[in-house]
Amino acid sequence: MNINEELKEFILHGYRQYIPHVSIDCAIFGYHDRQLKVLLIKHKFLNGWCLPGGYIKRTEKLVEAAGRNVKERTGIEGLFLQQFKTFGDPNRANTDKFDEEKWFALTGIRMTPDNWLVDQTISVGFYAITDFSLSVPQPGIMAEACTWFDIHAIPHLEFDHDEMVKEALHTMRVQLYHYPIGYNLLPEKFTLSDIHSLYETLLEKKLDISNFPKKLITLGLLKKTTEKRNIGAHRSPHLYRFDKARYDQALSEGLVLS
Amino acid sequence: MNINEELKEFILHGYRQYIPHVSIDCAIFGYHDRQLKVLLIKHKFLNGWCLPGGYIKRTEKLVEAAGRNVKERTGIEGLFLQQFKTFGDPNRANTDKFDEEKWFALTGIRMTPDNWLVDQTISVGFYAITDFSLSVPQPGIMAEACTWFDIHAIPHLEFDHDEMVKEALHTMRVQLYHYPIGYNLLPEKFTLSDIHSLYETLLEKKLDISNFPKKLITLGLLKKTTEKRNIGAHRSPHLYRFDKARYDQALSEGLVLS
DNA sequence: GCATTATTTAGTAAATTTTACAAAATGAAG
DNA sequence: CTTCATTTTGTAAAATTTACTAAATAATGC
Repeated sequence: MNINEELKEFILHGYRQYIPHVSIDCAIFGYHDRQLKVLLIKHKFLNGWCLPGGYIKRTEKLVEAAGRNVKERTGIEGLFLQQFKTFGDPNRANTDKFDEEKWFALTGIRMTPDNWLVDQTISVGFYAITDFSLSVPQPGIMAEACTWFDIHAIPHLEFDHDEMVKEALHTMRVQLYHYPIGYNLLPEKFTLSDIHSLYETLLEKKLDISNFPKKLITLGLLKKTTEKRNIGAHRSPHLYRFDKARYDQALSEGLVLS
Repeated sequence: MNINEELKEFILHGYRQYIPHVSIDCAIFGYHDRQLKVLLIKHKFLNGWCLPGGYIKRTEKLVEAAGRNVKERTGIEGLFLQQFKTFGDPNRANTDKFDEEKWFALTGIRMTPDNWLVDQTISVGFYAITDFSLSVPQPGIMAEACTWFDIHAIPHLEFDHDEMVKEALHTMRVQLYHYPIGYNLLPEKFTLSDIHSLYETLLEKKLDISNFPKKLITLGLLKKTTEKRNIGAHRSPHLYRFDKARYDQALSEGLVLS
């Protein structure tokens, strides 16, 4: 089956493999060099941007469907993925940007009202965080673009995806205070400055340069290694690593950062 | 259309009015007199207990579907309803308790594999809290029982509802620390003792009798009224009420109880 | 009336945590 | 071997939490 055949099969009979009426959407936040971005895609048949997402295979758990989507768009596997909210307002899919001609040009199929893709869909929102410099954004066959947007320069999004981004960002920031985040975002060994600027970037908030790392160390989350990093004409900072046992415990039990 | 006709219509053509493959389930917590309970139902055709739930009308928002279910089972409207998680594991609906003969006796319809009710379903979990003494549990036509169970004496539940209750309880307790709860659970005017024991019951945890109310007052959440309640041979406690503006602000912005 | 009593409130001191800031340590560069 | 930017430790003040004491109070029973 070539790609075109596969696409036709999906459009006409996708409901055999995927659950109709339910999708997942992913707000993938990208961090690098004190910048915070979000990954958006532009479908070939929709004249507007939206969050990457897709249907759920009948054999998949929700988070696995989200992980598959994240991997397809970024090439990255094993990210911290968190369900944040499910969206189901009756009018959430309203868009005037669907271009029937572009759809036909792409698929060779006229969309009919009885097609399984047309009906009302509830969507489960997940967010993820990654280092965007490690990603290789892939539009895939349905999209013409897949791009990182600065968090402050997000265009108006299709469907209810504006609200999704807002909710995802809110949940992510609340959870930053209650769960350790960084295991997938920082190299195995990193400096206190690295993790400090990671949190400052994600929260868009100043955190005391002296007290913040102290807190992490007091909580037992970080362990000092014997190595140092040479950063030029200054004092070389120690390298730290997460105490995995303590980190996982904090993930399941929660903690309180201030 | 009589009730039986309506039921048949639902089974055979419900997908016209309801969205297939998606449902909501409600963990309705009941509080009264320092007891914490949860409302369970026993379907006529399932030999086990489970959470009340149902399908979503095509015209409804998710929370409206949950509210409709809560009202149908308890008679109470306008409860604080909170989405806590969506469940979609492929094997979540596994049960050996479905009794085909009881189903046929109830509905007069043989369940066929192509029926819209049979296929895999994703369920959006909501929790609610109410004063169970104000409720009038209604089994409805599908269930033979609808009963409050003490939180420590919950039977094993069908499907993945054991996990749902656990998650709902966890979310409820986390949110108790971050949002004010009580507006729907206490009469308009109540004593500091009332709200103190409400929180102790929901959290199953001792809260200092002197410091806890002080915190609520300091946060501006409570306002003292001029009235007092006569409780017998003791000092009469003042009646308080929520400062609605401050309460709503705390609901949207969050707060921190310790 | 008036002492008794159980409970509600207010008060406060100690303990702890957070915050803000100062100063010392460090290591490369000139 | 001094300078410098940055990391790291130290610490004092401020704020909050916690634990406990004591005062206020209102009905009751004598």
